[in-house]
Amino acid sequence: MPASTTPWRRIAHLDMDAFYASVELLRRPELRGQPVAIGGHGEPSRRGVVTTATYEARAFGIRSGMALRRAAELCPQCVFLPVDFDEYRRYSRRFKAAIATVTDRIEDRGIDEVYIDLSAVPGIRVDHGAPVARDIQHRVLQATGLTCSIGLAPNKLLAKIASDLRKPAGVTIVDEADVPAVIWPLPVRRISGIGPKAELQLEDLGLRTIGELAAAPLSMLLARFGANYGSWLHEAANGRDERPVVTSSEPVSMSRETTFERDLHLRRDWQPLAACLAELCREVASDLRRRGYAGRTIGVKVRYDDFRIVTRDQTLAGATDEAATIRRAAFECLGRVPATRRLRLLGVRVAGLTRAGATQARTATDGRAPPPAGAQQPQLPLSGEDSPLAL
DNA sequence: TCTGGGGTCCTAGGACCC
DNA sequence: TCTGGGGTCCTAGGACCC
Repeated sequence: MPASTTPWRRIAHLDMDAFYASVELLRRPELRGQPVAIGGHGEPSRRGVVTTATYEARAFGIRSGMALRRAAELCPQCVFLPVDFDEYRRYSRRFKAAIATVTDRIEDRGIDEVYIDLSAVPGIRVDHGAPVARDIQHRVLQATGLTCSIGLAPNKLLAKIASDLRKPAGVTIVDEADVPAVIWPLPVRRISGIGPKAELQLEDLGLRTIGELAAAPLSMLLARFGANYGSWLHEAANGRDERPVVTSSEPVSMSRETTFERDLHLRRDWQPLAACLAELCREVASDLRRRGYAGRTIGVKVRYDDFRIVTRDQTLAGATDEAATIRRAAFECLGRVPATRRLRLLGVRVAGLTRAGATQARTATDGRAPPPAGAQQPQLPLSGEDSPLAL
């Protein structure tokens, strides 16, 4: 084990400002200045949640994750628009390409944010990176017409918190020395990795701010959260994080799911349910083929009307990207789901992905056939050089 | 008629192997 | 015969993120 003294680093976290809403405003400039919320089908009478709201809409209390109906109650004059992922992906590619003109040390963190490792940029140690950040903001604006906020720090954890401190269009530097004054007063929820459940448990321990968490005895955190999460909480609260910027990764799973307009009964509404499952299987198969993957583990997910989630899955002898094979396995899984309540959501997932290369067997069976050698180690896409144990 | 869709990672128990 | 350990795979659930 090498000692974990990492060299000096300068990490940026770049976050696009109100991304979906800002993209929509490029197409609908007449809506600028008005409260606008993006989500679902763009009709508050139908099921769906707000994904992004303009700053004008946020002033009415509208937040992402809020039911569209509730948002319409808070702000009757709000303009609702449906999500258009294809368009957002186009802009996502554009802003990431603009960043790539500065460095290729970019970690993709979804459609509207990235980490950037600026450690090797000339002069970065002298000026701490603010000029580079302003340059990146300018390039993103030129390429897309959109603004972004950037946090600069010695690691990803602090950079992420920093990017949120001055929005929109801000640049914020947070160094180790700034942690007590700038980070510790913030609520624990600002740490990426502390969600609603952990927040509740911490509150239960009397810990509301990151500073209180940093001062908490490690033994208390270990007892409450276990060795892994407990020690991570302690490190995070003290601003320590050695995770590298990861510039490439392989997908682990692909899935499709849908929420019904009205809840369906597993037996009484079997026809529409079966049709839906078959369609989801076709969509996942088509996603797999388009991106060049096949998977061995097929699963279904249902959400009951009380919001409980149940999953069932099945691992095949070989990887597949065929709709018919996925469908057979998915129906078997659905058959094992208890028909206790109505369903509001149905989903299909394929995991255990391998690149669907030329040698990949297309003849996945659900029988007892030994798995093809190539399908033995789906978890290790980068392990081309290590030979599997002799069969 | 509150509460989307697409992901990742972790945990934990049982099966099975050495 | 009994005890015990490590390691991997499979399955199910859950927290969290964008």
